[in-house]
Amino acid sequence: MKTMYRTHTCGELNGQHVNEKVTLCGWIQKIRKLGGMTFIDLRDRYGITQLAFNAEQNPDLCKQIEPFGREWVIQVTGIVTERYSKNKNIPTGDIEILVEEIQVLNESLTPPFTIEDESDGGDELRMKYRYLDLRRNPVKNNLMFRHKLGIAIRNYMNNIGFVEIETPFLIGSTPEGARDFVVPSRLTHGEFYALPQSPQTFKQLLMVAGFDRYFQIVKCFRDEDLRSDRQPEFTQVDCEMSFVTQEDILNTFEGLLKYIFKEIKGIDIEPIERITYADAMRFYGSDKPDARFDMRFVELNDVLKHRDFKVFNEAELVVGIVAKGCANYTRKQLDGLTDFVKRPQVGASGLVYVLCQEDGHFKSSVDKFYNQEDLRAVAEKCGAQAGDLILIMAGKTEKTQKQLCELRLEMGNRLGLRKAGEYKLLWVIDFPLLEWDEETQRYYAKHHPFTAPKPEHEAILETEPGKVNANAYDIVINGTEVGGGSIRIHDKNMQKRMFKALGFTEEEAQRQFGFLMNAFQYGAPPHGGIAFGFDRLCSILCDADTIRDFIAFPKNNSARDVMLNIPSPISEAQLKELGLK
RNA sequence: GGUCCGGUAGUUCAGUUUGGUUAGAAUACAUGCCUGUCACGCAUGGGGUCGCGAGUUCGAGCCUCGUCCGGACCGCCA
Repeated sequence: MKTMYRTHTCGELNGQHVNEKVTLCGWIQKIRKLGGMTFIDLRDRYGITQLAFNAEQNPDLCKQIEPFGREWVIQVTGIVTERYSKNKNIPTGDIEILVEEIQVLNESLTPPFTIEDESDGGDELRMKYRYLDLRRNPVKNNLMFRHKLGIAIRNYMNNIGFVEIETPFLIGSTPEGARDFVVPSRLTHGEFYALPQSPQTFKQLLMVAGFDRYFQIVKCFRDEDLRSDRQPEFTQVDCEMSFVTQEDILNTFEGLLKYIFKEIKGIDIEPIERITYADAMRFYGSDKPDARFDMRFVELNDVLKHRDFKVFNEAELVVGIVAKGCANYTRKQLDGLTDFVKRPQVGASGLVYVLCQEDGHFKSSVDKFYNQEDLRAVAEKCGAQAGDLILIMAGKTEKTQKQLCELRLEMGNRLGLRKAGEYKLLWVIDFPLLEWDEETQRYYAKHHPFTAPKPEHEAILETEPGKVNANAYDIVINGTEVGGGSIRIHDKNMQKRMFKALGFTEEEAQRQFGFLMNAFQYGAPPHGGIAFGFDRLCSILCDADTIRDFIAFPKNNSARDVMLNIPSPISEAQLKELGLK
């Protein structure tokens, strides 16, 4: 009858424990047989401790460990001994266990890849055996990091009076926003639940209920295609407050971010700069600019549209960026940049360059159309100096901004301006309330349909919907949107007007969101909030380029779990029971 | 829905440019030697449906077409 499995973990023994009798449990990381001596590295989540076996002193034990292999689970009892030759690389490197007794708790097959920091396993294989992958330090540390971040957030939010409240996962489907995951109802055939894309309406109802500071670290679900930073189920830090202005919210969560960076990374971040959506688009061509480097857009319509160059003359926008010190780019490099913007993913038809040469002359790909004076005017407007390279694109405003944004980021990469370990946070504010969609010929909510128009724009909601701005904001870190929120509508009539602007009939609005508008009739306080992408926050804080590394059991590119091999069919009986057959 | 890249030993990859004898390396695994290793070392050995299917050819890992799987991206993600 076993009374105790272990007295210590594999990460805690050191010189102070010498001569103590200890019992350890763990996995065999590595066996090194040197003839008379055998060493086993025993691993658990806390570290590695070396076990030593001497054939002369203890031949029976050495015989017993003969068949042992990697990843077997064993329990050993022995004496902590100072090492003959110490290992400075690990915390337990001063000691080893002189084993007296050993017991196999479980054998293991040879794992399909090495359980080491630099594993030989590929992504797919590691996902298929994720439980083995999770034994590796890098992945384990990522999950530990996630845990730490979660604790930090909960501590901070608790300290400033936020209450964590759970909201349901089985809710109703709504047409707005992302595609819903749906769950068939067994009790009412032909009817469905949906999994929440976010707890949006529930947190608003909690405001009506008087929980004026709510938060929740919560799973959300969206049935859309995946990316390295997008999973069908992901985690949000969802927050909402009552009786607050946008200013209150930005300040409150700037405090949270400041705390996180200090607590988790030991970094004191600068006060977070703010930029309007309009300026973000104008200067960076993106609503989530990487502000670690400047390289702002300069509009060049007025200095480049007076000559005979059709491409510019017919363009809605002619816009350039300055790449400092790149005037020495070779023809090959310039062609490389042109190829970059011509890739289907960027989709530009071309790229114009102006080299500001050291001797004061300008050389461009449009010398046929523009003289030195013209090009000097361009350089002046861009603030380019001798030695700089100006890159210019032209076309429809939105498309061109997007394309130049891609080029700007690419140049940032090439010039090493997007440094890992450097963090630039940015509030993007004053988002438009609505966005026109050509395909369906209607307005969509840019943020979501519960976002309030700016009070000064309320009057033109019906007449000029496209010009209405909202007190909506995103928090952007190094070019990644890690959170967003808004001041919400808390008035039934305003909410009705909003649904109307989105093309809902009154019946549709009532059927889908009647519960919310009803609630607004019972003293809904003014409120607003924000939600952070928890997985993204983890990956950004660790300079990782994928959120998968921070999720214990993520889905692959096709939304499959290759370990469980799901999604998978269900039985005829189940289908029948759910009324799907 | 689209574009691009990849699929060869348990694993990570080379080999495909220019089709040609028995498809290699590293690592992992097994066996032997080795008393201070900690990326131990040395020696030996086993291990291959070259993703799958069709086609071209005297001959296909290599060329063509299709298909499946994986990855990155565009569309999509209020």
